[in-house]
Amino acid sequence: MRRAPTAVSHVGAAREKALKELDPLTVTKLWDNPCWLSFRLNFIAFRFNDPVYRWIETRYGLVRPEFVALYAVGLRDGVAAKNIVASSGLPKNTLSRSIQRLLQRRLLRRETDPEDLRSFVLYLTAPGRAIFEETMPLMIGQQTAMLSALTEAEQRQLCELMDKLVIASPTWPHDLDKEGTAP
Amino acid sequence: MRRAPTAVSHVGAAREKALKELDPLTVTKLWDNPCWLSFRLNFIAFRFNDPVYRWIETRYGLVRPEFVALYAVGLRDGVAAKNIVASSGLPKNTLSRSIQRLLQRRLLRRETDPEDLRSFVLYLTAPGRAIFEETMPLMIGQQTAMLSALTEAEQRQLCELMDKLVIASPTWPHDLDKEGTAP
DNA sequence: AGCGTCAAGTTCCATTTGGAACTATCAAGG
DNA sequence: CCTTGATAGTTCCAAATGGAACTTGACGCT
Repeated sequence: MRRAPTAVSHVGAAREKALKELDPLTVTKLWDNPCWLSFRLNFIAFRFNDPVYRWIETRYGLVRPEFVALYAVGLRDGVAAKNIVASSGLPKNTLSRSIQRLLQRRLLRRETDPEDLRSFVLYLTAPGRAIFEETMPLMIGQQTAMLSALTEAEQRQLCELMDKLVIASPTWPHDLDKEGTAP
Repeated sequence: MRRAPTAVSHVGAAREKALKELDPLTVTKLWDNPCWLSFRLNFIAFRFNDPVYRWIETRYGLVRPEFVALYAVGLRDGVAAKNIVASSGLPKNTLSRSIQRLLQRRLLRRETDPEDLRSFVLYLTAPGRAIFEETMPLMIGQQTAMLSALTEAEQRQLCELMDKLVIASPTWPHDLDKEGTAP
């Protein structure tokens, strides 16, 4: 079995702690797994998502797809459901329901798009925005905690490397049967 | 609204393409979002997971938690369900059922652990290992495609930065109500 | 040994999910 | 204008999900 590139690196004492705290299988997945990228991405993302979404659910009674919708509108007033679908990867019926629920709870408001009568333009209400504003510092706090293991320079590096990946993403295979890329 | 550190960087033509291919809300989430880390992680992970799991499901009829279990045992023969639970974040009943199905399909085999009679030790059968071996190059292929936007040196950098994050992960908050870290 | 607490895996069942079909609208071409 | 094909959002319903209770075994402690 091939090893991840840094499997032999010596990062010292913190690594010892990590090896003790983490399940042995997790250690294997992280450091003795040819697909290190996928597993590390999922691992780090999970460590962000899980506490954040649990907190949001207990605090506001919003489940994940609901919060995804609320957060999206918070970032960019006037989006439509289709945008949230495209940007989140969630199925559109799930988001349809989530948006309905947010409308009922008056956290979201919508108007038919005059440009396209099939579509609705979404806005946050004041209480909706309040949740968005309250949640943001919490998420930033978690992000800061996670990044605090890196120096400022390393954080910038990481950001830039992920930037490059994201920019290249339209060329990645969407479908593993064909070799083709985007539609 | 604060911007991600590289929001003003000039990465040239590839960026133009990305901006056109991606939904405007996705662009906002990626480049005009204080929580850039979370969204980029989820974005890149999704671009890996989605094609891979779709292919595996259509090819082998294995749904995600089933493949998670099979892959885990493939990486490390002799693990127990509890390890897969701890390393994947999936609920234990979901994994229990997935393992049952893999046992029925004879992709997995198990023996009671002599060390702990509550627990079972899991192994791949020959057909199970065949799937594992067939799937691996596909996943590596996707990983390679995704990383091909980076130079060798950058790939190593990324790997090391993620390594540092992972090693620091035991110190991150698990629960956002308390400030405490691990149990 | 006997008892209380905890962990591994399973089962139960209400809730959520997501593929597919449906409605209404748009956009292009004859 | 009237097709034809695509798209935004909703609804339907079979299947997956996950919290909680349960079973069985482990590991104290006295």
